[in-house]
Amino acid sequence: MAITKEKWIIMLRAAGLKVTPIRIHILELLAKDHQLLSIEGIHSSLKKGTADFVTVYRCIRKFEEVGILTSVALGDGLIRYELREDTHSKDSHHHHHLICRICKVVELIQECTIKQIPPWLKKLGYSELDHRLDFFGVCPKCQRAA
Amino acid sequence: MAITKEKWIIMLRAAGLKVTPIRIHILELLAKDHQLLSIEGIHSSLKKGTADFVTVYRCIRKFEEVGILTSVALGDGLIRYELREDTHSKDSHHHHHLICRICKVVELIQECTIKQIPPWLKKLGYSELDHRLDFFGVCPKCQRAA
DNA sequence: CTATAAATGCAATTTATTTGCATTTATAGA
DNA sequence: TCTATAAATGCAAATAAATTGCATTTATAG
Repeated sequence: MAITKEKWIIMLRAAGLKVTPIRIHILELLAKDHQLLSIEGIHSSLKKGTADFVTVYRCIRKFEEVGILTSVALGDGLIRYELREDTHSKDSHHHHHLICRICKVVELIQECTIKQIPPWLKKLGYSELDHRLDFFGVCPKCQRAA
Repeated sequence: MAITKEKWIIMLRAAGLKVTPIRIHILELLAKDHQLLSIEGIHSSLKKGTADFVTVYRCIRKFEEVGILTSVALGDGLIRYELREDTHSKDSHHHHHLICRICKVVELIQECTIKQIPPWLKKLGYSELDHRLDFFGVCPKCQRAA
């Protein structure tokens, strides 16, 4: 645990942000099983009274600004957040998702089919390239329920 | 124009929805350049007074429910919508995006590197499979501005 | 043409997000 | 270790976003 905590501290410092208990908690929460969480989900998962709703909003906004987090929409009107893992570096936990359109369950997919930046993409002159690949479908459980 | 309008009518009917002028307008709007639009963007792009805000909300929700639309988060807290194109059928306008993290400009990418459903994905038993692949980066313009 | 279920607009409500400000906390430098 | 200061936090209040109820209109099956 302490070893990963160290990681968050380095990450926050690198982003020019102060290291606070709340921020560490939020990052630990998101790192756990690479969860996708909404603001509401983050707030309620923190131990009761740990952080004000406003503070969660502000932390998330800041994290997203500096690129620690990315956001996803799963089609229920909520924005969810997850830790951003560098897609084109070897030692990251970069992964994809398989998401059930009905129940929103998320399965992690470790295999990445896009190992390198495609040449046609390089030509466009964008920097700090990254990608996100998600599969959507209806999970076996929801198929049976239908 | 009439020829594409026909397409929306078929699409709405297939989804069990009534065909109304507002719905056609919204679909035409989203089809134009395969735009990504927020609720606010959709409402303001419709000719003034064409539709109430509430109606836009209700249409979008319905469209998403029946799978006509999908939603995307670009990291500014807004949810944007686009027409859903079947990824694994030949005659769709399926495409990917290259999105600037700073200014949110969206470039369409016609090439799809994921031509078929990967075998390991098939094994998981999900139906109605689909995928979404987006690249993120900083566009040349924003690089110069930085 | 008519009946009916769905869609729409408007007003009002509820929920989500942001802002202002006083207080606390992290951290760079003495 | 202590201190100054800039950032982070909590609370109250304000603003904005999304939903609901209901009366009215509209699309469509028969």
